Amino acid sequence: MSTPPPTTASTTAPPPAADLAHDATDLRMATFRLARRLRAERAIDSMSDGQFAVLANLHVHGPHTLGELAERERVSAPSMNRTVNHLEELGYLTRTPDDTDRRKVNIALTDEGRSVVVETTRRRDSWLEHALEDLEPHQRETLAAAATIMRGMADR
Amino acid sequence: MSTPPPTTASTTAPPPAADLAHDATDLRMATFRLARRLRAERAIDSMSDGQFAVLANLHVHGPHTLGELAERERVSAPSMNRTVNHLEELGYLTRTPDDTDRRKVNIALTDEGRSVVVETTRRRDSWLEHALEDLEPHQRETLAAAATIMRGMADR
DNA sequence: TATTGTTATACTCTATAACTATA
DNA sequence: TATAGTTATAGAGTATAACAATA
Repeated sequence: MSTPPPTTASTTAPPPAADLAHDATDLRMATFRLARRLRAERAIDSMSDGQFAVLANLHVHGPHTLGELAERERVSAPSMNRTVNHLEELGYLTRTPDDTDRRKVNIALTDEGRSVVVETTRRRDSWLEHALEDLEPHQRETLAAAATIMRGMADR
Repeated sequence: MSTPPPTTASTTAPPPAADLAHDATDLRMATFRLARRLRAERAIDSMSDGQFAVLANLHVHGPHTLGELAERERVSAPSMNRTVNHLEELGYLTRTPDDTDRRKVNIALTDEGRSVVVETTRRRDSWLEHALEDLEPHQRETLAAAATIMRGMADR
């Protein structure tokens, strides 16, 4: 079990034994920094993170109602409505009234919206791939394992 | 444009052997989700991420000029100026003209601003600590190692 | 009456362009 | 002339409150 620590540790390599607080701080900073760096990679500069998040949600999870989108992005319904309006004007998604419940609207990606998601995603993944290429195999394995754990944490 | 690989990440886990693309996608999603979850934890609900980022920068790296802050946060100088104005009105930082170059202003945290940083940071770390507690030791070790690698990637 | 979406209103954050003060 | 900061202006994203349409 006692695998030697990835000795690439540059400056600080304290015994990680029970130092939860240190680990938490370290992971927080690392997560924020990497997320920020990744976010800078985008297909359309004029598209905000919030806009892209909506398109990405529709891409991954299929059509949503307005309320579902708002809840998923944890913003208010009016705020989401505004964002959806904008994306609709840009031609990235469509609104169609729900057949069974006329109060609802089904929001779905257009082909153009889908291509924005695909292209932006590819840019970010491409940046990440290049970064991963520069790592040693055991570091990549560490990151792959970490990704699974992190997703589990975020969903808790 | 070459045809993109079928990035339709299917639900089942593929062999991670040399699948850089898959690892990249996975790490991207995990990083964004965890960052988003962490960002929701804050000491003052009315404080935006951008505002907090400025305070955090001053806390970690000491006083900055306006231009330095704008560059560090990758926003325009007028945008940073506005944010700094607001934070100054709230009493979280101070502006003082530079002695040697009167065009510059030195922006520094007040005690109150520092406490906002400390408290928000503590909330986020606390959330993370609880999440880490629910993991197995080897998972925590993986995350600790991953944090170091991720920071290195973000700084590349 | 409850739910879903939308509009009204207001505030923050963002940008570019133009301006002031200093080097 | 160049640089640092600020102001002017405009657009996008956020929220709460109020409203309309539908269930």
